[in-house]
Amino acid sequence: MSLRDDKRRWSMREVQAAALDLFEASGFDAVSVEAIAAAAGVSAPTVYRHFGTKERIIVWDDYDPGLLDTIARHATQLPPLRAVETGLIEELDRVYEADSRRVLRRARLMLATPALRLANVPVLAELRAELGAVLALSYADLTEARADLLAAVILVGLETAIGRWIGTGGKTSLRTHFRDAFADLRSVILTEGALT
Amino acid sequence: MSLRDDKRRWSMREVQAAALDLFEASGFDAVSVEAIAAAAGVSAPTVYRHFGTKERIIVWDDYDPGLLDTIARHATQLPPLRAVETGLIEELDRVYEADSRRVLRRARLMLATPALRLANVPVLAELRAELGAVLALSYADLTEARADLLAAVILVGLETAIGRWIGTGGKTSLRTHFRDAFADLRSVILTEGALT
DNA sequence: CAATTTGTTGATAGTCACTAACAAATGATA
DNA sequence: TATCATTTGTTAGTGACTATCAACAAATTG
Repeated sequence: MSLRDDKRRWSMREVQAAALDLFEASGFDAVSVEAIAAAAGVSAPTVYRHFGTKERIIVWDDYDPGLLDTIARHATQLPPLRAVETGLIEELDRVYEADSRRVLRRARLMLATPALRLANVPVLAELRAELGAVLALSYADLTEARADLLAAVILVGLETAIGRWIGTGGKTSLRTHFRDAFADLRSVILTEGALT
Repeated sequence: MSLRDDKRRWSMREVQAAALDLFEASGFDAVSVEAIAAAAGVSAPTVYRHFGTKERIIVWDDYDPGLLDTIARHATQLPPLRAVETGLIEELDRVYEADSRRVLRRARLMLATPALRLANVPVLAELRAELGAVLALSYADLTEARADLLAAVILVGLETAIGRWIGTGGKTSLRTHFRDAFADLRSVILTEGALT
């Protein structure tokens, strides 16, 4: 990793930290990018070069994404829902342990701010596509179309779990909410299977 | 319905029609709201008073929303997935018959334009919430949390069907794509049920 | 059918997210 | 060290969106 990349990442963290402070204090709409840039000691165009949009200052993160590998590993031994549930718990617990304060602050702000939730949609869409690909590779009896659909269903569980987690203020462990949300998903699926 | 509301709806249709023409000709980003307003014979602030944002000029529609009632009616006799599938086919076919040209143009443009797809997310989120409420009322064994989850899963089917429909240029009937997407969804669910 | 009240419109001016262009500075490279 | 490639800040711009207010149209009332 070059010095340039280091500086870039360091600067992005600074900007995100400044933005987090300002947004929490005054709300997303009341803070201008100009103000964030000034607080972080850079110019506004630099912020845009790094993040693209005001929303992505918060949505961005640089936790290394071992998630899909972890899921793929579990997928050799477990059925899809279990593999993803286990992988998610493992990987997100790791991220949370590593930087719990920032994770919580970002999640809270995102849940509370419609514009940020919306800006997160493309991120989830990409995760869905990647997860679909992993599932299609891991389970021979899944066509690509069905694997993508299954990935979408699983993401519903993910979003639900995180929503509930933040809903409780992050007090109960993320792990618990994943287990609950996936249990609900499983129950819905089984009931539906019986009925349909 | 008062004269004022009539004028408002008529004006909104004019604006949407003008926007559709311009967007199709030059692309969403290349057309300013000013230009749309001029083409529709109103002022820009009026466009904003009517639609709120540039995106919602296209996302907006005024087809009367009998969808949930229709689904609720079917829900007394069919299991959830079937009830929603049947209701959707019935109702969306009706809308499509009534104004097929505009429906297709709007759908195509929305699928092709990221900003419009994003602006449609809150609309789908509201539909999900309403559908969840209907399901919770219609099926006694569903808790509210699970009904909401089921609604989210069903919306995955909806989005998939519409995506595939537009993907084929709208040649194959919407009906067919709904049947296929819901069949895939059912298959995923049943496989998953067996595996989990 | 006036007279009054209420809601809607266009004109104007402003804020702010975001981009293009260029010159100065700084990290990579030979 | 000398050259090359990137990154930065400055400046100036576009366009989405909002607030204000005066002119106007429509609902309401006597």
